Amino acid sequence: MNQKAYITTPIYYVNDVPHIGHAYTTIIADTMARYYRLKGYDTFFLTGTDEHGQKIEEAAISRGRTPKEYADEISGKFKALWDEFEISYDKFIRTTDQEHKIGVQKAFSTMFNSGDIYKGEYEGHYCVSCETFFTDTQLIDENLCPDCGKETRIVKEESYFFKLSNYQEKLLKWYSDDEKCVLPKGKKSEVISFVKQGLRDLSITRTSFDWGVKLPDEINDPKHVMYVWLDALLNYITALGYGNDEKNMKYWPATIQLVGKDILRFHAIYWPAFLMSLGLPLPKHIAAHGWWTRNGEKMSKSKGNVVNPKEVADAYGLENFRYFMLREVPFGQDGDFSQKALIDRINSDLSNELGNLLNRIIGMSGKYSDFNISSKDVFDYHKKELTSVMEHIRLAETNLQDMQTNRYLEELWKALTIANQSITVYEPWVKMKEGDKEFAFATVAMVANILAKVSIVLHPVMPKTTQKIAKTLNFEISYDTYKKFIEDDSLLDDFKIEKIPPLFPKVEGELLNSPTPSVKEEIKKEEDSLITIDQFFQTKLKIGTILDATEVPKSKKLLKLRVDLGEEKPRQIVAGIKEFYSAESLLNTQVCVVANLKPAKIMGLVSEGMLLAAKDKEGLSLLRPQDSKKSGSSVG
RNA sequence: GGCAGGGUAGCUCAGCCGGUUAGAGCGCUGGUCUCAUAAGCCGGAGGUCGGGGAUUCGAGUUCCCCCCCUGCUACCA
Repeated sequence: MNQKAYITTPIYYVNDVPHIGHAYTTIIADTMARYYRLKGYDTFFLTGTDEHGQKIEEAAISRGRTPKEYADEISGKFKALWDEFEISYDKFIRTTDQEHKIGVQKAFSTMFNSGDIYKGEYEGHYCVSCETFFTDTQLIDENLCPDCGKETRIVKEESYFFKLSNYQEKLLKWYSDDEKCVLPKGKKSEVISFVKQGLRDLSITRTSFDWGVKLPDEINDPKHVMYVWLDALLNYITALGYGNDEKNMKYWPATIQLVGKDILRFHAIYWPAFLMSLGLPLPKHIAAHGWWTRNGEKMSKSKGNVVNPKEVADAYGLENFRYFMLREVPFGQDGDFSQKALIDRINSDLSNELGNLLNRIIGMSGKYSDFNISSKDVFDYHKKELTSVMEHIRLAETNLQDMQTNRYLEELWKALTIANQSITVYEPWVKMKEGDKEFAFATVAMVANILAKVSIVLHPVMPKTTQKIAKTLNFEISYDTYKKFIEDDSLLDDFKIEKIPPLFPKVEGELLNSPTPSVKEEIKKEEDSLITIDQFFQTKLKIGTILDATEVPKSKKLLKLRVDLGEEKPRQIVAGIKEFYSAESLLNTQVCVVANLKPAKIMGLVSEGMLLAAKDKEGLSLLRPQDSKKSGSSVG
């Protein structure tokens, strides 16, 4: 087989443990990899972890660990989960791997030598005490630091730059020449419009921290480490041996590079630009998927509603969970996880329509023919049904190749519906009574053949379950049987069906404790986050009287307020409350203000404080004293 | 503010170049078979197709205006 496929997931940043989003990306990628293997492609499937950068360095230090120790731990968690999920990766790359670092340096040299990298100066407003650069628009009153309010100065820091600006036209050409280079379409348009606005050269090295890949020796500039994104993106080729033993570079260019929608820009703009600079071909598809919400709400650690993929898989079955994620959501869209939806899918799609179908033919063949099934008359009696089934299967495959996993599964289930319908329409039990055994046997055999074909094409999603179905039908799923039953559309050889217990037992009720699987952890965190009274009083709260309120032009949410806090002059506070309060209604009313907040610049206006307010689904309410208090009264 | 994509049955959505009674799945509901995991199958109810205007013999489908949602982007104070 000459055809090759290369599937990648992003390498996951080790600042967080695996959650459902990681699992989703990885499972889609795994499904695609398994699909290409099934079709006989020489397939390489890559995943791994991204371990460099300032954030990791800091996280490690705060835990009293070295960055490497810390990265080892989290990286290990990812790998362990994927192993437990039986993810069929061919390589698990870590950006701390020696080969990776060598490959990155090699790539840097190549880009440097081709003139795409130059040393320059990053010039900006620098706050010495915060050790941070700010852009013009972040600054307060022209030159004050938005974090600490101190004066900033203009400082130049050395940096190497990548001439991204040179690639603007080439990128646009790629987008327009290759229709499916970025999926889904909607996301592609966003990328194009971003590029059309103009690309700036990219600062690709840092001198402010250490935890990263050093520049190549010949450049001899040890202060610099590479910016994490350059380092990270190159993993897709260093994993194939780029810059080292390049025998696996035969897999390049990638067939599908899966990413979450948040990191699409890096993959659809920077990454192809780097590749062009390296003189390498561009990936066939960059595919961005959406997020998972939980019962309609965004998942977040603070809400404690993060779905732990392992707990779900343990409770409901790994392959059921895989089916659910791929079936429930159109690719690219956000999806909602709820136990109800998952249970519905399992009971309705899997138990009733798939599992039960197998049981139906086990039952009939047992009663009518001592479990013997023969395809010999199937074409004579049921050509029409089989033709229709094959149409659905072909469509299913097309959808899968376009990453439309939900439509792919929908089409397969249409084939199952044909099988279920046929049984009621042709009523084999009636045919048996009438003595038309041949017809009855043919109907049972047709259904067996439909099950065989569907289980093969479903195999990438549910590897083990479909293999069990295949076994009862006396074959094994492989490239050979894919070719025989799908490509060549042959029928099953005569066989004796093997009786097995139901594949998908019904789920009677929720198997995970509400409200969330990780609730215990959250409670612990809350305890950890208790503060002392002294800490509380670090926040100075005061009662203020609103002297003046005006709408901020061109802003949906902002009102500009002048608030008397009993100080020499009133404060200017910009608050996002326009949707809930009109400017007039606020005049001369009192509010509770955080008085010692660092000033911030919001839409070009300095805001010297924050109003306290409570917000829920109904809207937002300002916190106010019950009776009028003197401006500047303290709250506590 | 700019750009893009949306607003169609209770829910999730499909409806291509304008053309007979607007579709699917889920949910709800009535019926029915018995091979099967009380599964399957058949039928039914349910829609001012965001609002208004225009073009047309005819518009969910084209054009204009407005409202609302989502995403990207911006700060032009």
